[in-house]
Amino acid sequence: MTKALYQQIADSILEQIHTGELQPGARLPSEKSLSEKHQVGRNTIRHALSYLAAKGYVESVQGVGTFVTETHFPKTVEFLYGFSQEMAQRGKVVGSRVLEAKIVPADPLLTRVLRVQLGAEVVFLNRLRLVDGKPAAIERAYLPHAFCLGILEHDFGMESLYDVLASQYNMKPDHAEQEIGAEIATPQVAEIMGMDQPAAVLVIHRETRTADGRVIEYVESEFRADRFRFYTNLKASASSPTAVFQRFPIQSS
Amino acid sequence: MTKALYQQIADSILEQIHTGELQPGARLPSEKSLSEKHQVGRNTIRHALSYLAAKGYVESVQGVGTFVTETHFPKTVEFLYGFSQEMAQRGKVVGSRVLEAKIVPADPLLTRVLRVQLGAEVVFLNRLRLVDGKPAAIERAYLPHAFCLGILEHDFGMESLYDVLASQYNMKPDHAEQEIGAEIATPQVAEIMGMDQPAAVLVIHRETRTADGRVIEYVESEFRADRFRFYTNLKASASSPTAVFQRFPIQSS
DNA sequence: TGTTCTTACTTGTTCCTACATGTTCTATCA
DNA sequence: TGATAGAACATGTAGGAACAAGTAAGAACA
Repeated sequence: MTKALYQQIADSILEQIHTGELQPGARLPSEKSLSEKHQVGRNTIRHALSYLAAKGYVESVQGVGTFVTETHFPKTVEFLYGFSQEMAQRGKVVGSRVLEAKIVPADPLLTRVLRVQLGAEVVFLNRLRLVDGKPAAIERAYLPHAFCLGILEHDFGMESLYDVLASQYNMKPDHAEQEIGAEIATPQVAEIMGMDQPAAVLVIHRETRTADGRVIEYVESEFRADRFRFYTNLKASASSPTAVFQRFPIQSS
Repeated sequence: MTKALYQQIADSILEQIHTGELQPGARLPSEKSLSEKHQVGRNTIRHALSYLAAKGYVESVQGVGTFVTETHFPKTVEFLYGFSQEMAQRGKVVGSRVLEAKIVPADPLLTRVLRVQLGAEVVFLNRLRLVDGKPAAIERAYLPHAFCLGILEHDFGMESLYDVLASQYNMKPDHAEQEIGAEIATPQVAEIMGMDQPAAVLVIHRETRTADGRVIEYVESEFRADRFRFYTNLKASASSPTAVFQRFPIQSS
């Protein structure tokens, strides 16, 4: 089962972009010459280029040519597995180093978020996320222990938490609510991630749910803001007030 | 200058989705029957459907058909008018104070983003966004002057830029791409917003487009991170690699 | 009645053609 | 030498054809 031609061509162009053979801002050969080079129809080239354009790697200007984008403007809906997949797509190796893994009692915040009793056992998994071996984010995950007894016997430096939840505990993460903020990195965070202070971090809070709506995980994380951004598409408001992507003021701390 | 056929067909399908005539999960007519109905080639139908699929409104299953997405189950989509609407929904008064408004020549960044020539006239509108009279964000908007001659005669401390664009220039903002990052506030930003340093700000870059895809505005803004966060919903990845909400590394600055 | 096979239908891929629209370059003219 | 017009080139739109791959429904068989 061989890949479609347009996909093969898109992949090879993407390879050139990733190896630096095609620099940001560089102009790709014309559709006609790509068509001749690859011995395919112009349609197939256009299909490949449309694919790459949709992903934000290139953009075409009528009458001028097609160019590698200066900055990557990918499209936006985040997926729960998005971080690992995105990195893999870019040929980057994602890893984790477990900083701490233990059972802690639920404090009032965890009680509220995880819907457990005050003092109930909660799994605490503190990981440093690495991209190509370099610190990218710190992630602290809290899970109701009652749902996943024995989970800390797994090594989450080697295994994906979500994969284990799904395969060993029949708790497949389905959707989540996420909050994006920004903070000055604490000295501990700055040190772990090798950032000079003062440094800004993107702060993420996330409640992960199974398909039936049960909260199975609460996550707090800090991403290096000097290396990561979030991208999203916006649309003009329909009459529907069900905006799902919202901003609202929090209490000043 | 009339719209491309495929765009007209996409628009009419979108209209059906918005009016509820096509409900989430509903199956669209086959490509063949759409082709006959609209008296166009199948290619044109496919182009329209690809456009809608890329935007997430529909998805096609080979051999089965094309379906309206269970949309927006979570709409991880922000609305362009979201900030004002959200604040109003919470009974807060949103206002603007114009810090600066002038015509500037397009530099290489604006040239690229706004698709204008180097040195071309660009409207520069620098505003402080207020919530209940308190500074919330600083927003610098850039618009190709050729599209909106005379726009600076409006007082954007009193009027909405988007309303003016729509009503006076027939340029209705339709969708946008947005990037969310975090930075340490510059001394100027911190002072204007009354923040003690060092302070983190959420940094937004946005390209606003009309329905036909023309970029009409490029915006850079800083939001007080101590008062604002962004909320979004996430879902588990489908097999589709067209992830819409992605994070990726930028060059370290 | 349940299972399997066949057929009709549907989307996906690839190629070709023609024309439209936009940009850049070159030649000519003032 | 600078301005203008035309030619060449490049992407965008639209139509058509043929075949591949996948699904669902109906028919045939056990």
